[in-house]
Amino acid sequence: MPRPSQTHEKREQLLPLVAQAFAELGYRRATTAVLAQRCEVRVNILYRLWADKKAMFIASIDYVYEQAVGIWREVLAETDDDTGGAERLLRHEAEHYGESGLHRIIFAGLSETHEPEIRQALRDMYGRFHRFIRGQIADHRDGHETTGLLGETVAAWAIVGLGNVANISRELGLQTDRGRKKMFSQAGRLLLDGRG
Amino acid sequence: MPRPSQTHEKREQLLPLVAQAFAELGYRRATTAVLAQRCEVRVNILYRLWADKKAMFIASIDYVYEQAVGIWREVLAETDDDTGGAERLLRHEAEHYGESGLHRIIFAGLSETHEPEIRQALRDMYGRFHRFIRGQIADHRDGHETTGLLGETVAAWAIVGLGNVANISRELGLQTDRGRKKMFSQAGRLLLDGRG
DNA sequence: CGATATTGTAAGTGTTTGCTTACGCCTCAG
DNA sequence: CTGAGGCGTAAGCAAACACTTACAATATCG
Repeated sequence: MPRPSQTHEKREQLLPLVAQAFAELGYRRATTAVLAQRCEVRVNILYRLWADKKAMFIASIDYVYEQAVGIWREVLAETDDDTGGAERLLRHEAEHYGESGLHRIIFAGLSETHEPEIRQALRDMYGRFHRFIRGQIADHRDGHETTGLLGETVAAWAIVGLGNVANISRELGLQTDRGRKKMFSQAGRLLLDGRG
Repeated sequence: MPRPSQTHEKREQLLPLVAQAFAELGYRRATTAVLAQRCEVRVNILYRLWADKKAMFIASIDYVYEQAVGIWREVLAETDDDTGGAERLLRHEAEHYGESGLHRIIFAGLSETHEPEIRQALRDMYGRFHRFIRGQIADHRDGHETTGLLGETVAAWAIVGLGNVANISRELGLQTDRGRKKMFSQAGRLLLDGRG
């Protein structure tokens, strides 16, 4: 009998490194050679774990999203009677924005590939992302007066937009860290419950 | 004496086609071969007009931005006593969002290249973009009560964010046209003057 | 005309990149 | 032990790409 395959474990071991490379470099610049180098293996080993580069990227999309959501759930789990979960999330993003690499991978997938499968993966992930935020807004508003407020769906999209612009401005150095924090907290608050 | 060079005219003639190709396809997919084909010339003719592909892209960034601003100025120039300029702009974008290709070219430049010169061009352009919107917000609020409203800088970034998310959702088919229109008008209005 | 620079056409070059093949070593159940 | 499969290493292929070179045709203006 042959030795048992460790494909699954190896995949789990290398995926964080692969995802990190895609988030940092984008799709094209993360060449298979670079991916392999970062994983400290040879290219063809990656090809034994995934069918092609496209599959590596799709796995990375899911991985990065799950990582981000994991952190958000931790923030939500912190017991804090003063501030609600949604507010804590906003504050957390204002401080740690961009660290997950989520938006970088979205941008890369959107503009560097036109592969139907990648677009579908992005669509799915973005849908979950939006649903998560909308759920937080709903929880936040639960029991409060909501007349005159933005609909939850609209508010969730607008908050995702804040994240996008924060990402771009960070990458280009358009805002100071202070400015970006201010934008997140003030505009986020306004969208969340109508208070400037 | 030789015949006079028509380089300048030719550049102006081909730039719209080149920019259109970059906006549609992104940076890499708009290969020099494709660009030439769309211009109905041979590749090396493009290289007589611009030093390299990078220069073609930078010229396209400026061109697309100028085109977009030109349209916005037309919208602003329409005499309409009922609604202010900023409101008309928001409504216009809600209807015609994405047609200019501005955001597509920004995304392409951001995630497909790491060239310092391209990033600088994007930085400059984004700065002008933000300044333009901030100016419109200032005009809109001029003479009105502004206590309790978002600062102009923050509001302008948040509105740019609306544009970003509208672009992504359009590209992935995440929102209906109706939903996107609603998002633009409602969230835009809220950011503009605090009214839901 | 005629000298001269511009324009159009065509073929090619060197590099990068995704992906494959070939092959020998190692591991572990029977 | 043994041998069937997993594993690591290395070399290389075909395609795509940005960019170049060579050259003939053409238009301008003294």
